[in-house]
Amino acid sequence: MPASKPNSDEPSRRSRATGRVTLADVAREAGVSPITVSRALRGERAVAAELCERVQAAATALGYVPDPAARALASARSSHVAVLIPKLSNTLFVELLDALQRQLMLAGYQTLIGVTHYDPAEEEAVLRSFLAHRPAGLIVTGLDRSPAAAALIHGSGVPCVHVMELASEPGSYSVGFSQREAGRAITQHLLDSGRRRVAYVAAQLDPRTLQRGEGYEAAMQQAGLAGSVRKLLSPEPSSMALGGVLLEQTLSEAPDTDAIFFCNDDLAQGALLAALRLGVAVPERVAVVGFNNLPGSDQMLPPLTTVATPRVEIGAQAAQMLMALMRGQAVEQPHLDLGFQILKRASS
Amino acid sequence: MPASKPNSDEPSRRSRATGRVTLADVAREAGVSPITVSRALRGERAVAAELCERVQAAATALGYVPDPAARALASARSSHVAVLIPKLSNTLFVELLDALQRQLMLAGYQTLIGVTHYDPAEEEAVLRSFLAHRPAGLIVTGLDRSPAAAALIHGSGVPCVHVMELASEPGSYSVGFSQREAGRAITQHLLDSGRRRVAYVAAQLDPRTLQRGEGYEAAMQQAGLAGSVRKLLSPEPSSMALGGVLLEQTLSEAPDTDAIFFCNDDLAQGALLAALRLGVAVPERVAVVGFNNLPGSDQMLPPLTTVATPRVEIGAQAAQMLMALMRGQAVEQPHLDLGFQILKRASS
DNA sequence: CTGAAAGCGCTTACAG
DNA sequence: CTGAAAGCGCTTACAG
Repeated sequence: MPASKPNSDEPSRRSRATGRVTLADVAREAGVSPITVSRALRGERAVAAELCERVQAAATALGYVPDPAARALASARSSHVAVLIPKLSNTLFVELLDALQRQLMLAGYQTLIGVTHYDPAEEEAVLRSFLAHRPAGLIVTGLDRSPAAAALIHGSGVPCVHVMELASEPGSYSVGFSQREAGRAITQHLLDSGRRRVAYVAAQLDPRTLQRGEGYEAAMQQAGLAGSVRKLLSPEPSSMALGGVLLEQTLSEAPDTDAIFFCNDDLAQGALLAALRLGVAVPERVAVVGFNNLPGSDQMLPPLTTVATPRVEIGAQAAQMLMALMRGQAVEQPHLDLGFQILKRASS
Repeated sequence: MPASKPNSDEPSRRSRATGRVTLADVAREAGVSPITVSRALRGERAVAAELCERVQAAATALGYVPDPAARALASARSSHVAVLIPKLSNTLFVELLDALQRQLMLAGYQTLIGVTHYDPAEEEAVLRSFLAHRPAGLIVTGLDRSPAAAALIHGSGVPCVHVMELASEPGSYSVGFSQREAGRAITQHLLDSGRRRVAYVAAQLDPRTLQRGEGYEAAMQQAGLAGSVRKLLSPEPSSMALGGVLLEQTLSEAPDTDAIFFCNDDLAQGALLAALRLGVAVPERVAVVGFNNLPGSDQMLPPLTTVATPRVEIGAQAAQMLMALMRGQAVEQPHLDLGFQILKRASS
């Protein structure tokens, strides 16, 4: 009985007690020191098995839930993982996010989502605000960003994994696939099926979209079709409606086009529907292929040939890699290529 | 000069300093006390204008960024707002989330996203984990939840706004529209255009989907068509592919069906594409309408008649309402009906 | 309008 | 393997 606490039922006048069950409460219940409780609950260092059990029992009995704020303040590291993606309107990123978040939440991390709208200044602002929360880890989309944003990341010392593209510098980490190679492969698929006047039609024009375009050009060049390279690049955001517009534009500017590679499935889906509306025969007059295998592509008329990209796997693996880094473990494969797959359907 | 700090350049051996610029640094720079800096920066209480400026200048000069963890620990309230949504695969919720997050971030709140997968147990678990973070506010989808989840929310004392549906109990807050009334209105639209054998086809079967079905039944009953009520309810998750399957099933079970009201646009889009594939004339043989006006519905063949739902406005208004509650302000309209709109297109 | 003191609930760094 | 002390960076509750 602590004699110094004459009446513990009566809160002191200056009390700011929150009514929470704290580590100290658990310690008292278990008859050990608070530090031991802290260690037992985190599984840190060796705590005698018997004590461990007593602590667990006490924590459960009291319904103890650790306070993340106190933990963050004391350890200078929060349980947050900040995730930066360009846009929520692209199903691709939503699926990536969903996979990331699922893994991270299981391991007790909270996901903080930052949407950059493909804007370097916005990315920088979001990054600055997130870093103030001292996240335990960081996931960012792609490799290209402003020098200031890159410096913020590097200077923070927060473990960071890049997704969707593959980096190569030592000391950096990435999980993705070669956008360029995927663009090359789907173009090659069109060439293999006899198409010659292949166009590349893209919107948004983010780095990955441009890399796919490079792959397209490489395939054309390798096939001796450098002269037939046709690119229609629109800076507007990608959408089904825009896909229809760009199909019409392509066919009016270059009526002999016999295949179109759209940089994203939403454009291709819109193009397929526009073709139906306009009476353009797909794939007879023009083959159409997309990228990403988004929901609905298999339902189109005809079903859309596309590149299946492993964003769910990317999310899961990136989460695993980041968790290893946050635990201070070494990552044997810092740049993880998860590949892609050509999904041949009836539109090509 | 504090004589008790003989050599402030040399960190003590027990130092845990993080290298951060702290309130105390700003206070020293501005020549005021830390409390004054705290108040000036938060705009709390009246701080002399001149001091305020000095503090601001010092903070800017030093690049001071408040530590959210310290703030949360001291004030027992974080800058997080937890948002609970059923699924990320429904574009509806992604758009809602985007709108919410945009507003909240502008006001300095961080959004914590919890996906419940329409599972009460999962909702409860997510809630429990989020509440440990002492969020400043809470946004939850719909009104139905387990008693335990409801008790968690209520017991936490955290301000909470319900979205997508309209509550009525005093002391609760909601922003949405009447799902039932919207279901009734779109059914009435079909009846008004001469359809009689109208079916309601739904998936997922969450509360809002069932409410739309009630509206459908009410309209049928009022038209004296209670005997013609046809409901096809699938517990599977909603998708375009399922929409095609359910269309076929409806037409094979009740070939004289002259209109179908799908509970969500993805189902209706899939049905429209299946109809095209099967040679079912829409709207001649069967009219098709959807719900939510999702991306792509205007691109269908024929374009899909649907109910436009104001999720972006709901997100924005819910954020505003929650921010008022978090500031302790009174909300004059605790249940905000944002309505809906019938979007008549060619599929009906 | 401003401040000195205490405290929020944890973990780190040392010591044994 | 365990613990007493200090401290993380703020804000609350008083007092003036």
